[in-house]
Amino acid sequence: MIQRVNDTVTELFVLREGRVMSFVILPDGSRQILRVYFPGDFIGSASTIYSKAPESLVALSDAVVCPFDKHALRRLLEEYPRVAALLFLLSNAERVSMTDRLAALGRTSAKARVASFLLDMFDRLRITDDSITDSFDLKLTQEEIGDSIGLTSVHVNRMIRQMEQEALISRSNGRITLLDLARLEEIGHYTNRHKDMDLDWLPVG
Amino acid sequence: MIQRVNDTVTELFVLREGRVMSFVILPDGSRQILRVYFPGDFIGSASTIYSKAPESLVALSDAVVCPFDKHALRRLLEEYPRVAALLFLLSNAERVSMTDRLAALGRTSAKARVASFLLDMFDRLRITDDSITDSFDLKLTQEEIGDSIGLTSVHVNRMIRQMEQEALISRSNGRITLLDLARLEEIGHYTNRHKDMDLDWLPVG
DNA sequence: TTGGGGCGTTTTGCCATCGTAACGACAACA
DNA sequence: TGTTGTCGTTACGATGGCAAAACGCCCCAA
Repeated sequence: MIQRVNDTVTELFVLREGRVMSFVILPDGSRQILRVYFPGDFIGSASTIYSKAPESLVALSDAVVCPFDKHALRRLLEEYPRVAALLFLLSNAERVSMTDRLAALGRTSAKARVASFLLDMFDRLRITDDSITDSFDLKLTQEEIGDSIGLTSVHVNRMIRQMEQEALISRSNGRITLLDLARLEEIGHYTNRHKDMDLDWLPVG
Repeated sequence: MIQRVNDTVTELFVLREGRVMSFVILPDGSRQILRVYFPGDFIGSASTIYSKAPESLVALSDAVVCPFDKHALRRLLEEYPRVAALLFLLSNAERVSMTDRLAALGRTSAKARVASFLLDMFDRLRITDDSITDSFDLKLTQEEIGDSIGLTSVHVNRMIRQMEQEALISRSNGRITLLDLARLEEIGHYTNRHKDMDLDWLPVG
């Protein structure tokens, strides 16, 4: 557990190794996972505006994070405009990815959500891990998947087994292989946001 | 219509008057409204990273927007670190507000979503309009509300009438009055994110 | 003044999707 | 051997979607 809701926060993190997730717990005990973070991700920008954390952070596995003080941001922004711009972009990229999931939760079926979730995890992992071609180790329980996309673990299981039967994916001891990317993208109404970014206008240095 | 999905974008906007919404249309024709913007809001930051717009923008009423070129951001960030920091924060604030809605769509009932949606609109409108005490003019159709929180207009109607019967809200010609804020907040699991921001660490000037 | 037409709201009946609860199988671990 | 956690599976039922129609209201034209 890295951070709890309502903790006073003075630090942000960069994730070096492992996996971390951010989430909230609702009064009835149910959990909504807001985002799963992979190595290289910048964590906790939500707390830049609030002195009390609006979301909790826990490591999903052994993880290494580099904390740095929130007040150090100030000097960073003052002295390195390019870094400031990059942080701004990163935050916007996360915002867009969040709107995709919002649309998924609001307007698509359980199957579409599972498909797009798997594709998104797949594409994000591939950014930093070239060894991934079509199969990957999600390291999430079906309950965690459900809490990410607004389903129960039971229904996630239904969908996964169904997609396995239809030869869209296959599994062996926790490892998932995406067998038919084209159909998965169609089912999940998925668009890859992790390419085609436009960074030309950034300040240099 | 200010901007369409996949339009090439070179401009961002500040909303001066009126209301604007951002949304996406899914392949099956259904719509997910991503955010409703009010005067003073900064619009289109999603397109800072993408050369093609990931979302559409339309005015919900007559509106006045101030466009400025995306490339002007560069100079802004280089010369005014405080502005850069504020943009960064704004973006993070929007991100947090989006996570709240994500949790609502993923894990709460239709009634809770309507309640929290109304409260959020209420609190956001009050930031810039001091004349609002307990009633406000939403200027959204029930279908638009539904498309914001992942419900059909029919079901939004059911919930609104139910809440009216329970004396939680009342309506007269499009104007909504929140009669019992405390219970609405409880039903909607709502926390006001528009106060208690921590801006102390910002660069000056 | 009357009679459309359009838009948003209200209402209804039906039913699919998805949640709830519960239990068994299995593996990892103490 | 008990314990704990994850996955698999089922029966049942509620939430909320879908389709369709009527209603109220405003605007406009005849």
